[in-house]
Amino acid sequence: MVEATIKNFDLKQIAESGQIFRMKETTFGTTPGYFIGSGSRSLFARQEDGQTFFYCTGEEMKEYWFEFFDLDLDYEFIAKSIDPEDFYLKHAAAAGEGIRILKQDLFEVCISFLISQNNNIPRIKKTIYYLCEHYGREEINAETGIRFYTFPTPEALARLDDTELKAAGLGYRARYISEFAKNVENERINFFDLENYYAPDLTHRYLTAILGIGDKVANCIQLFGLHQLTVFPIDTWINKIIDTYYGGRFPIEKYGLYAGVIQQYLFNYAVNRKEV
DNA sequence: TCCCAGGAAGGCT
DNA sequence: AGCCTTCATGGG
Repeated sequence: MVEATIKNFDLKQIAESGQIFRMKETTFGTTPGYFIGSGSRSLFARQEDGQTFFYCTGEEMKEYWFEFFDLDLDYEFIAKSIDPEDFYLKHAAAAGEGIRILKQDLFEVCISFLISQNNNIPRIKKTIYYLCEHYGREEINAETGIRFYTFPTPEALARLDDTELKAAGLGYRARYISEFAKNVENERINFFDLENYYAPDLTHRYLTAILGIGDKVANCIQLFGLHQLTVFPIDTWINKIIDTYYGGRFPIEKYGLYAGVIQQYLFNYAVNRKEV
């Protein structure tokens, strides 16, 4: 168990912010909290009276979850850098206080956002859990005994036949998932280079060359899987906001290093408050 | 029944 | 470089 006092960190906000699809409200015994699946890992966490409790060892916290939750970045500084005359964004950031940009498992993020295209969040979640339950491994979280399914490996997804892909409800995206998994398995898609060497612009070109990945999905992979906070994914919701409140163009240049964080505040505000 | 959802591919101009 | 249509699926 790791206990900490963390400012600008809210599990509920993160769970509902639309960037992660396998984080759900649940209980450990009678204790309410959130259970997260990330690749083959899992974690139960909860907050009470300003304290955060991570149900894992200090070792696991240091080697994975600390970075996963982006606990080293000062989000208050980012909020303060918002143009004081941009009232819409100020409201969005205030409403999204506690959101962090997670650094999730890269393969899971890629598959998840391939599924996300022309799709809605509840159905994306349903499809991803389906894949885990059918093609992941059943495991038991060490700290809590909670049963869960790991995210399928590239090999497992590469093996699916047409009938299985059809049953998963992937629709026309089935081919993208299948091709992607095969190309990760045979290392034509090189995750090591993506995670260690490429600057954002090269990463973007690399990703958009892959079947099924366009500008928006690439940006989401960069933001949520590679923690490149300079990117600004534009989906249907963000588009509506930009049209309605920013005259067709968002001043991304004002938020250079943290544009992705700003984008997440806007997205969260639109989706959860339906204020667009 | 039509419209929409964290879009992208392929074809056309 | 931009526009247009099509692509499965399920929920409102």
